[in-house]
Amino acid sequence: MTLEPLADASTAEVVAQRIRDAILDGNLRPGDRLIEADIAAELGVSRGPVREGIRLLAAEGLAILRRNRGAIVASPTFEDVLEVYILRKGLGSLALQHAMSLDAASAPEFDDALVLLSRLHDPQVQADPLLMIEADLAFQGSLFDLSGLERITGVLDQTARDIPVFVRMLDITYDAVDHAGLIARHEHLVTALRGRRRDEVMRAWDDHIRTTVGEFSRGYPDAHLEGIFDLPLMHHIYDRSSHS
Amino acid sequence: MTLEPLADASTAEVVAQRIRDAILDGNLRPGDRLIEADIAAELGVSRGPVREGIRLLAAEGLAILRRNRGAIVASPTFEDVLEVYILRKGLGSLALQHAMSLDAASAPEFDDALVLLSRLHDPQVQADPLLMIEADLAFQGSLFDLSGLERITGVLDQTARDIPVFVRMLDITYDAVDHAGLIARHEHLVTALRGRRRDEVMRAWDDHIRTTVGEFSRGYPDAHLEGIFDLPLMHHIYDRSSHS
DNA sequence: CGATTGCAGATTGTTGACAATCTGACTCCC
DNA sequence: GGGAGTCAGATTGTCAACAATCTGCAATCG
Repeated sequence: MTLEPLADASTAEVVAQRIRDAILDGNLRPGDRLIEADIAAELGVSRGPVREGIRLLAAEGLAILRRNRGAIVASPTFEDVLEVYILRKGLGSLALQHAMSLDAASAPEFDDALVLLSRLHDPQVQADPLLMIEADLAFQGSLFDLSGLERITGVLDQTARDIPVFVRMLDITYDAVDHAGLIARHEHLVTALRGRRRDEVMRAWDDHIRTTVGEFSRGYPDAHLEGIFDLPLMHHIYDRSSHS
Repeated sequence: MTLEPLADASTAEVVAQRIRDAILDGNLRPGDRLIEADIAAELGVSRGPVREGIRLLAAEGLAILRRNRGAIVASPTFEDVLEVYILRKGLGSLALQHAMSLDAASAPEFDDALVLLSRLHDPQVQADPLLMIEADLAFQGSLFDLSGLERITGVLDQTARDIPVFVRMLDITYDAVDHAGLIARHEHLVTALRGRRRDEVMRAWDDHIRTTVGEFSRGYPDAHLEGIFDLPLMHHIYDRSSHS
């Protein structure tokens, strides 16, 4: 018998999620003030947990905190999105490399990734661009988890929470996304991981980042993309299959 | 008349720093419980700010939080230190690359870095290994700041706060460190940055990480270092001197 | 009339009290 | 003797009231 732990989120986390949802629904816009007392009254809790929840959002970069002057919803720019993707490209390649050196495709957790990948086929998911993004990021996260590098996956998780919100705030058009292409790229990544073909994995990851950023950039024709993602991936070597 | 802003840290931040100091002084050891009420009484504040301070430490990985069961001081392993350095190697190379593409050595902030570098010559700093580490990390941080990539420098800052504490917790011997060599490496890095010689900067950064990890590893002869830091740096390209 | 000062309202920061939860020991029963 | 049930103590989670701080506007002064 194996049961999931209740894993009931703390009140502060629920508050944070509600605020995130409000942003996703468009009820909260960049620059809006987050007044503890008002939010507390609306959610039917006291200011303590609300305060804590706002701090969580601030740590993610979704809220801006100014001492004694309260919090406001962040106003991300498209450059912020680019920075997040620079981060994901760099840390993602590290995590995938490390995962391969552990022969991650043989780990039982690899199945979790496959399950999450299959979710991308669900027509209901494909119908909603935000659901699609979240499913996509969840799949990628499950691959990173195979590395066992908790600090690095922690940072990646944070960026994954940010992306849907940023997409919403910046009105990035993600509707015309090529679902079939996305799934094909990810299946390619999985195959390459299984075969521990490092260069192929790195190329697939690079390809995915470039394609995604490219799709996001359509509505931002003046974005300076040149060169930013042309950094070579962190590949090669890292072999010697050590690591107890 | 120019006055420094009071820049008085929030109570929660002061609490967090006091706890960090207590760890550095050896008064708090890995696994010790962080009981809100006790700490509040000792510092003469109420539980609210203490709670907030402990959350800050937990976000850094210095404290472990368990729902309804309080926080304990983290018990980092040498592998955690290695992961932090993997992170710093990867993100540091990104930040330095980006800084160079902005011609950072011409920025007025470059002088701040030089001032921080000069602190490493101070005999008083050199006398205390922990001061030396902190001065070293502060200098590196000032270089990263030149990139203007706030998310990435934020993560780097977090690792910089962790390192002195980890060094203390793991009883890493940092006494026999080669001060002259460290300064020489950093001056080399500065010169290469001035000349915007990308490959040389990347090599210098790589060299610094390897040397530091090598020095740390002396007390951990069975650490699996092979291959981990042999990832190529994120160099090449990233040119085209674009970026507004 | 422009700049400074003082003030009222709004909001955050802090506090101490209360409620909910967890831990560990003890008892009881089979 | 081992396991379930019970309970007290310790500790965290939550709350509402109070204190400190900030903002913007109006009054004041030169």
